[in-house]
Amino acid sequence: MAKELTSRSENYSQWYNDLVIKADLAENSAVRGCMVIKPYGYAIWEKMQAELDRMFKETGHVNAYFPLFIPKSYLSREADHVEGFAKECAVVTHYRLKNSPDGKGVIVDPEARLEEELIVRPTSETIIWSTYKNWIQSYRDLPILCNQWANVVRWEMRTRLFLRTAEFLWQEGHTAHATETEAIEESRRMLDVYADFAENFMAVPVVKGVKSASERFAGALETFCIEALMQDGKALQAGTSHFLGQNFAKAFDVRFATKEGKEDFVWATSWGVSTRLMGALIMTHSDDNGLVLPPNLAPYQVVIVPIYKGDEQLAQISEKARELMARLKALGISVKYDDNDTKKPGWKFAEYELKGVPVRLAIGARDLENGTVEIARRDTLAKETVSIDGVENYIKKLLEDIQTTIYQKAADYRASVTRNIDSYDEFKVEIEKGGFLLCHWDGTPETEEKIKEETKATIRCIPFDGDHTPGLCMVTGRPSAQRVVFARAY
RNA sequence: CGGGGUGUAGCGCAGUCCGGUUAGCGUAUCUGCUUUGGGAGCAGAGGGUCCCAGGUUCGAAUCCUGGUACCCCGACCA
Repeated sequence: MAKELTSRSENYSQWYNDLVIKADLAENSAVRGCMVIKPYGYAIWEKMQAELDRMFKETGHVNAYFPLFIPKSYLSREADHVEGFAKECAVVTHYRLKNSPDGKGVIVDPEARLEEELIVRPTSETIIWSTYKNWIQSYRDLPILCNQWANVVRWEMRTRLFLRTAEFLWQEGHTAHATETEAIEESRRMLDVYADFAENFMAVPVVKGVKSASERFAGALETFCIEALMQDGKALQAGTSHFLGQNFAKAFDVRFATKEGKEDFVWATSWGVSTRLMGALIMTHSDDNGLVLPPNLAPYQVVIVPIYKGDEQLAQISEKARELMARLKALGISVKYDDNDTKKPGWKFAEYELKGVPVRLAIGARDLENGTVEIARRDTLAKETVSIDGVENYIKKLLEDIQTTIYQKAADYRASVTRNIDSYDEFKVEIEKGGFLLCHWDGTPETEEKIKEETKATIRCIPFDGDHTPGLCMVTGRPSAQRVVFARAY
């Protein structure tokens, strides 16, 4: 076995890491904490990008691009914001190198120190709001609904492929509005877009909600989020949408003339999802045989493997395969025909399972004779042999079925590990088992902190949906408006 | 920054304690033949500054000193 994976149940972290590398998604780079996204991994990311971009445009947004470097003084304009990011910033201090006096290599030219250091963006609120100041004078200039696809850098101490890397790819939407109501609506709308994408494209069920004050984005008034649950029972924040109030408008002095002829500060939102979604996708569906990709995001949905002896037979099979490919493509199904002669069929079967291709077709001599094709679905690994005539319609339905089946499987798992917990003693026992624990909380940061200290569990969100019955805090016994979602998180 | 560990072929490792043939195994690669419905078999081949520098010794992957890189656990992670 060339590419044996560790088992999921044995060591989940190692299984995840092995899988990312062996399925050719990504690898660690020579630069500490940075990641190389390999072509297959990038192809999945591109599918995600394409769908998200379409959804952003359908909700009235446009793309733009802002600078990688942020003057240090910009970052410090908003007090909470700089405090939140200061500890993980990469800083540019010089703009030139020169030959080393000892003749070995180059050194940073001490003469070339920048007057003001530049921060490599950890997020772009500050550079964008300094720009928006020039774009906005009147209510007629609003709203501004911009999105940017970019890379950002956060100098994390410890990193993990896709889940937390020093540099990552993402999109960040930054909008400016004339009223508070409109801005809140926008941030909620984009959260809905994220949830829609997660559930209908990634097949990852998510909980929508609002963050507690201590988990809130640095500089935001409210942070809305979608929280997913991984197969090892740990939570993963999959996307966030922030209502920024007038904080950044005030910090960058962005005022506008209202319809009523008065002057007011602009209301803002920002929202983002990153390559971390790749981690969510992998950790939600994959099994010990490798990736399981949802048909809606698979770089190719179907792979055809010929099984043959000799060139003549291959030619006959290839003809059948190409006919079938044309019919599949006509239905909008992406398909790869793997007639690579240097790998054996068994090797290809294992390889495409590792890579998560939703449907695999095999055509051999037997099928030529009987007019059939063998269909194997990745999610259940079930195989069946059916007539090749009209099989394209069957496959189209099968792909839809796989999409809903893997969503349902993930949703069932989540339901099985989500439970109400009412006593803190019970909580301490249950948190070790993983999953979402729905508990009453008195709403104070102190209680939240105590729970985090003692159990490593955090409030993932205060959910919008579900049970809103009031109760008593499991720790302090004080009143609680509704249950909140606790979990250990990535 | 604190604690622990590891640097030997593209990758994964053994050998180091107790110095001694030509440094070995798995896998990958290349060649040939046979194979092809679940990661093929056999035969052969190529591939090494044993992390770096210095020291001890007749002799160092192995012992000593210094350096360095990476990994894990913590601190950090809107």
